[in-house]
Amino acid sequence: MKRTIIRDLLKSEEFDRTVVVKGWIRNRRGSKNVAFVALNDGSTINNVQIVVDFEKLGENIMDGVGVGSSLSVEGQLIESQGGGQKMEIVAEKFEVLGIADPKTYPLQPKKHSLEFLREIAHLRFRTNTFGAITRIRHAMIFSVHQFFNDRGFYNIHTPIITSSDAEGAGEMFQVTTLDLQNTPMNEANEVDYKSDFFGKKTNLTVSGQLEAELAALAMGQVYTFGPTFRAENSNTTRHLSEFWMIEPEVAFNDIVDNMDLAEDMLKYCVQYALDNCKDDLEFLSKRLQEEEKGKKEADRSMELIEKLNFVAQNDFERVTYTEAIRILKNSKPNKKKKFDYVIEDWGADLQSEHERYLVEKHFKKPVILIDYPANIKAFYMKLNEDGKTVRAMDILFPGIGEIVGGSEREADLETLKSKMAALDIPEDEMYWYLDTRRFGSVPHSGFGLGFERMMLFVTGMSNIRDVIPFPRAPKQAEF
RNA sequence: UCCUCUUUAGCUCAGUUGGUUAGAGCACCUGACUGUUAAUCAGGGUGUCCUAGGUUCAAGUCCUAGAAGAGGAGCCA
Repeated sequence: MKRTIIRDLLKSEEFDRTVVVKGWIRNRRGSKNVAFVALNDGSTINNVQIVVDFEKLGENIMDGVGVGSSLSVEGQLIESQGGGQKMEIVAEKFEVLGIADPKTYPLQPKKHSLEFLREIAHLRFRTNTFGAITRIRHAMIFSVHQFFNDRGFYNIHTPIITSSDAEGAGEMFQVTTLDLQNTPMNEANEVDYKSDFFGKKTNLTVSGQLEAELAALAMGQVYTFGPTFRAENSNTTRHLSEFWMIEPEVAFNDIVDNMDLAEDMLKYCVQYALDNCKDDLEFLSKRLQEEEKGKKEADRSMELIEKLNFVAQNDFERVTYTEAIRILKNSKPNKKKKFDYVIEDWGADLQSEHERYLVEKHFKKPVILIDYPANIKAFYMKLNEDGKTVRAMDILFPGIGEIVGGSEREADLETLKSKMAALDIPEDEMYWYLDTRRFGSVPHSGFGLGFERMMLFVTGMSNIRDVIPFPRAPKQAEF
């Protein structure tokens, strides 16, 4: 008989029929004659209760079969005789597929710390929390593709290995097949990359943007959704060395179109989670409230589902950098010098504390900041008519900070070339990028959205290492 | 990379001014119980007190160095 997925079974109203379920034991209770097993197969956060009658199946049938053991059970699906669940399966055939030795199996039916679970990331899928996160992560991936597909975007696979080191998005991981014990050197006593695999120095990508621009300037609307690698020594709750980034790039879009696209997309994905991940979100919401019980009421976060609804239904605040500086200069913490970095003049880079103030205290909603000073932003961003600001946009989310960074791109060849020259970016290595401005250049815009940062927001988790299955961070490449 | 904190049983944590045999809850083991809901009840402690030095009659506790983890900052998505 074919197994029924537990998610489908729990939706069923058809009782008094034989079913087969397979899964892992989450908990077991019972007495001398009967045991109750909570079985989970990953399809849903909910377990199905198996009733094991020892008289019928043999009194030793569950010896040593504890939490974590895997089962195949055939039996009658009936309305539950006890409270607490709608239905249960009275086991008729009970097969243990694999024992989990209770002496060494590290998971218990109780709360484990997230730090401990990070150390056993290979097993943490088996917890309610990580099961929920994993299902939501899938739904979010799916919603991203659906959003863009519905709007006629093409998904572009940009290269993971790149030779350009001009992207300026941080430290890179080098990719090489050279013998590090015996590195070949040239006459100038430099590493001889001519003998390396690609014949030149190569790295893992820090962004697919430049290549996405190439595609956008022919295909119109494109997006990438791939792994991204940054070799920064970042030890924070919102940085990973390996993360997934979504980078749409759209020909003919100006900065306002770009903001509209990013806001629509974030709202779409959040709404998708609300519509499709109800059970998991409810679990995570309860978990979060439980965790914050010890906090003062003022420090507690908004209830998760309420927070997601709020973001999905309300417009983001759109503010220029200049206006943000004005707000910050006049703010209480700035006047009372409560900020570590007091805002004095136009041109200052915004610190996390300033972004948090704007989002969490002043506007109390997601904020899109635009028109930053040119000198604190990347070379490819379009210069405004004022000659001193660029059409950059950062989207700041409560509790997370920057979730999106993007801009209208500089479409004018000469302006772009002079900015590259000022930053010592070699023109000849970037000829392919500049060619798009040489041949039929058009205004275009795009942004990068940190997928795991969106996951933090949607799940309400606070450490980015808990929303990716196998986190990569400095000194952390286990599993 | 910088600042702060933490590291004691499988897990979560307590351990007083340095003092004799290191504690609790859960898990686990043994037993009881005719249907449990984190089942309950009775009994059982399973330990490199992160590592290496040092101070002291005596160190889980104090000092130095290191490691790992957490939170914050920077870099950013």
